[in-house]
Amino acid sequence: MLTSVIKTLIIVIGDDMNVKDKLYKNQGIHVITAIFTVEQGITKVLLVKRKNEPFKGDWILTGGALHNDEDLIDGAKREIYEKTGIKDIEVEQFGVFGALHRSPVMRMIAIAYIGVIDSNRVKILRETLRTSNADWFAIDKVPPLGYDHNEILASALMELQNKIISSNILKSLFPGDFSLPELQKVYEAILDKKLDRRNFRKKMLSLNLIDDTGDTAKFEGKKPAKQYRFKNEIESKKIF
Amino acid sequence: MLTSVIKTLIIVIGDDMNVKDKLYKNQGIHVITAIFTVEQGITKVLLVKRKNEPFKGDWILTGGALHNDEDLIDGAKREIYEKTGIKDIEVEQFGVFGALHRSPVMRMIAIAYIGVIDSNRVKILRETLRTSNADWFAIDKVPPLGYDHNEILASALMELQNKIISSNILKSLFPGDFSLPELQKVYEAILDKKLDRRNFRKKMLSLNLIDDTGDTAKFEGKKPAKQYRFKNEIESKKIF
DNA sequence: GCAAAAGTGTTAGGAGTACACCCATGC
DNA sequence: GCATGGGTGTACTCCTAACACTTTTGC
Repeated sequence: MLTSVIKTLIIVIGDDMNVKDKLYKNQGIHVITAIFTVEQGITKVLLVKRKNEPFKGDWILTGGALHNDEDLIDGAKREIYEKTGIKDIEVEQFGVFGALHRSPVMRMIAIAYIGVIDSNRVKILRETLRTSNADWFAIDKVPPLGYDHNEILASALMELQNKIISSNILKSLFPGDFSLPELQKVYEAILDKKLDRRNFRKKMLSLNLIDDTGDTAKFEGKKPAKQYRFKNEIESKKIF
Repeated sequence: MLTSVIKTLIIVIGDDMNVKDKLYKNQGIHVITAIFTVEQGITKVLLVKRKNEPFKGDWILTGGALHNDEDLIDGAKREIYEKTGIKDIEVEQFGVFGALHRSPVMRMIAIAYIGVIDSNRVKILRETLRTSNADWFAIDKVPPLGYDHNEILASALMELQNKIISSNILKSLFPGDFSLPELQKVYEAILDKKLDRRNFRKKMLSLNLIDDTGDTAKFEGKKPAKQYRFKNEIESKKIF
């Protein structure tokens, strides 16, 4: 133990920052991701139950400590994989949380990410998640979370609203074919307001982001709806 | 030295993050601020010359290592004060830089801030800054900087353009009275494009952010210009 | 045939943009 | 009196928001 500590000290000597100064000691970095989905018009977030102290038994967002050999975003993805088994998820950074005592143990700064998962993957993942103590919570039914994760989640939700009107995060929610009413339902769930069907269609079609597949399929209504899919390369455009 | 190290280890035992695991050791947090001003239509950034290794002799943005007893934003302000003598500056966080080897010595994550200073304070500060090895650089004449600060600065400039069209950062640039042509010049410098005089005036007046002082004063032209000032409480509004 | 959701066009108001002439002052 | 920048109004375009009826299907 002590030899590794001494090695540490040797590595650090020479930096402008003096490791002996306790002003700087024992800082760490959390990478935290709020993973959202929309099912049946309900916006949901993925939470994990903590198995260890601190906050043992509490629900928290997915995340953990950054490793020294990985970039931030890779750390966020690794934590998601380790805690929930989810792979191949795209995440976008949206904030930093560094309040003095956000971790009761040592000084931790949290770099916060947003991810989204389409509802088909939600169904497939449901069993996997159950065994790893993870579950989806409707965003208006989230319990008090460990650490400052309620604060991070509130901020993530605001940011999700911003991102969905100006980025390609949507494509992650609809990797396959979809109808415009379906897409509109997701917008309405996330933005928490009703939109006009005609104006929504007009705007989506005018943005040149989606292709008509020629197919139709039933969604909620009785009349089959035209199917669309996102173009392969979509630019990030402001929608509302 | 060793006793302090042992104390550290004891403090950390019990966290979910095991300090003995070198995956997590020796992480630190930089707080970096890009401080801008506009003088005579030129956007400038404040740089400081490093006195120590690494990057000794290189120019960098103001900043340094976060202390354990301060919030992020306070750390950013403290670093500004220590490195340049500037007090009473408002800063806004805009990004995170965490590439693996951005510091050659140990794993450092940088939390990046933007600040602005009005040109009157620039004049007052000029001597102070000189003695502390700090100077203003026109943004198109910035030398290669230490660390990843060129990257941070490029990102800060983009963010400055976003902020100036949607936030009250302007008030920091014009704490006192100003004329609309003066204000317009600053916009044009930061956004790097010409604006129409009539439309600019129309928009600024319609936003209800500024008051007519009733005074006039000369700026660049021969005809005295009406003076305005920002209202005490201004909301963050989108301008362009 | 009727309930339920999908599809479609038009119009009015607001915001943005483009543009030209007169005004006050210094020299 | 003329050069320099400051101040003002109008018209066109585009985007947004509001709004109602017809179509397809399941039952």
